[in-house]
Amino acid sequence: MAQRNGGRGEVPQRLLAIATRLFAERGYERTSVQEIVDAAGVTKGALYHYFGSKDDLLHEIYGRLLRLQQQRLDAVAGSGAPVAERLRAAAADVVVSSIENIDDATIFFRSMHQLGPEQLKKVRAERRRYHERFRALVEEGQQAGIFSTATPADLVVFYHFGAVHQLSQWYRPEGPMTPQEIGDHLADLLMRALRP
Amino acid sequence: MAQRNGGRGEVPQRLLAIATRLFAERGYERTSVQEIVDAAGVTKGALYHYFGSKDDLLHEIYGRLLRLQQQRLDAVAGSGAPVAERLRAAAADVVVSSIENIDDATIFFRSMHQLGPEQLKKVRAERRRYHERFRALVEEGQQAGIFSTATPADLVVFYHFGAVHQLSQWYRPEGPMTPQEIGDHLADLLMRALRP
DNA sequence: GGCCACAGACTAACCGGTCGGTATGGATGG
DNA sequence: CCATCCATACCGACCGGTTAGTCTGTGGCC
Repeated sequence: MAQRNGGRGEVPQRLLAIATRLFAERGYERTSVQEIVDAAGVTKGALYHYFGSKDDLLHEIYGRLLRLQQQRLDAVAGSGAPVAERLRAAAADVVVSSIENIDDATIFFRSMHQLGPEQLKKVRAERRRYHERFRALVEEGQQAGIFSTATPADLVVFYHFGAVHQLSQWYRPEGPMTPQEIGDHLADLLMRALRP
Repeated sequence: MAQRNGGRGEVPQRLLAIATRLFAERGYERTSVQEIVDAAGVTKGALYHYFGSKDDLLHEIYGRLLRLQQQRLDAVAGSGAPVAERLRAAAADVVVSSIENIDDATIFFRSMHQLGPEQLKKVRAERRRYHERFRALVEEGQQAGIFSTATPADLVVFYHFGAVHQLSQWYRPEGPMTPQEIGDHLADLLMRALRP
């Protein structure tokens, strides 16, 4: 039976950290439970003591990233700043936080379709909430006449998130730009595209 | 032993078409060779008569999409039109052709990391050529003073391709827009972002 | 007769998950 | 202060099922 674990305990945390690294490196399906427990220096008994299934590990990783990004978006979008500033900050922040958790992000966008139906539903629902929160910013600016209405807000959001979701395909830590610089540039592209 | 097959013969073509559909629906790792041959109405003997391995199927699908898009980009980029028109056409075309071959595109961007090292290298090299061809258009416009130089051309290309690569995550054929309309909108966003 | 295009049974490896057992340490009670 | 007890944490052998890939056979066409 799966036990509650809120990140408590050293072993489950180590298992999760190692699983994250291995999933990001080799992919979910190509990483066996045996490899995870070997790398963590425990056995399968330990893993199944803390997690209900291999899918649970994935779900745990997803939850971590979703909670973090939703929280950061809430903070940025809820400030009293003008909408253009809020959108720019949110657009840059989602890039930075995706880079800072690049392993989580890699797994997320590569392996989401591996989840079971009910877990997939939950993840998609949370993802949609995030999308809608972001889209509301765009629409607010459009209605205020600050942003162009040439493109539907939905498409604008997909356009920006597309780049974010693909970050792990081309971002290299040893590259010349810092995460913040990349975030600023991509946010700048978005704001430029929205100029009336 | 793997035979040469350039799409010739009815059976190998059917196998490839069915494999494409199944890989797009359920993912590469979750689709067994047995399921493919069952759906095609043949047996494993036939599959391994034409293809060297399961990975070969993937590689074949990749090659098909890469060749098609490279060819279409060459046609668009090589016209004598002004650079802004060429870039807009290329940006819209890559969206349209990705939607028209949405199964190939889905598999491509979801399962690329499943390829063996040497095949991955080949695919990446072709992909880079495509990226560079596209980037050259952006740089040409920047040097001509038509496009903003605020953002490095590389980032601009990644930004646009990010959206393209994620198309399969949100594109629905039953949606209100035609592929061409979506392509026009996304190309428009790119061109707007590049205004000086 | 021989070769091409498959059939289909087979194998060896591996996989996620289970289960009975054990070590440890803190609480309890005498 | 010690004996008992029990929950928690973890071990590791094991299982049923699945997988990619192989190999021998065979029917039909040249």
